[in-house]
Amino acid sequence: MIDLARYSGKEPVTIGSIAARQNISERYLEQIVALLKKNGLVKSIRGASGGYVLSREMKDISVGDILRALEGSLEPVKCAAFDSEDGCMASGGCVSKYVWQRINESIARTVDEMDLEELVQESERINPEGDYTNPMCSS
Amino acid sequence: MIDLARYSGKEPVTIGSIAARQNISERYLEQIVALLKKNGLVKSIRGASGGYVLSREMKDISVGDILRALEGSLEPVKCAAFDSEDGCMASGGCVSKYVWQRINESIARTVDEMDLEELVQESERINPEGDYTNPMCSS
DNA sequence: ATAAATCCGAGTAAATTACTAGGGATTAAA
DNA sequence: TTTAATCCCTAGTAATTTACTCGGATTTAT
Repeated sequence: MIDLARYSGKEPVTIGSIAARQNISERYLEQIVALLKKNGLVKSIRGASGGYVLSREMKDISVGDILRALEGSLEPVKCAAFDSEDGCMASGGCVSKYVWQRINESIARTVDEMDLEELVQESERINPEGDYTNPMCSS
Repeated sequence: MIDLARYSGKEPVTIGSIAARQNISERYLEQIVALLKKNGLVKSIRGASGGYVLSREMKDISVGDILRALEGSLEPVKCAAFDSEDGCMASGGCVSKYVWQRINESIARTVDEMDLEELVQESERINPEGDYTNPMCSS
């Protein structure tokens, strides 16, 4: 999404060019972008000289939107003690649910208050070229 | 830990009794309790009529303490783009690190401000018996 | 027409998780 | 001295998830 935001200024960006810059296989990237599209974060233009563009402005796409599109629900656990055969196996009552709900809420709050614009700015600061580098975790 | 807190009033609690109440195998519970002990959350009393007790008061044991003891570091990702052979594979700079750090911080804050006393109260409210039940996620 | 693209669905190798299980050694109350 | 308990360390395993690979169908600018 950062690559797309940085490179889809006038022309749509192709899977091939992102793959080359980011050192990811085209085939895999295809699947990732499909999820982003299905969730309305990018628009596609088919046929020759087609590609992808963001479907909204950078600042209107939250990190939460992106993560939920790619990872599904962000809840690390849906129902902690659930077994498909026996139903809820809760022992201490659903206390684990109580814990997980709080964790989920705090993750959601965090990722929803970060937006793509912020990531692009951070990326431009750290890596002005925007392509694949191997800085050995310098930052 | 909730079971231990609720039952280790006067006598130490044995693996066997927790296992029975919570419907967990003794062998597996042994491994879990070993981690809790290694991390200083419980004390053991060896020999016949021995068992385990909390090593601190309930309110001085945070959920974060427990989760870190059992799960290791709570960071869902250590270094997002790290490959043992090639080192850091970061493309957009370490922007993912920037995101993960914020998520990690918010998880840590959440679990560190919940304590065992709170969980015990919640558990007593939901499940006064404190043993294994199957309420089909009523709560 | 052809080439450059997106689209779609199946398959797979490696890692992780949540356990089970073995085979004891040590400690201490009764 | 018996017995009930913790300790300890290892190994295995079935199910799930994850991060990918692959073959081929469809669309469209030139």
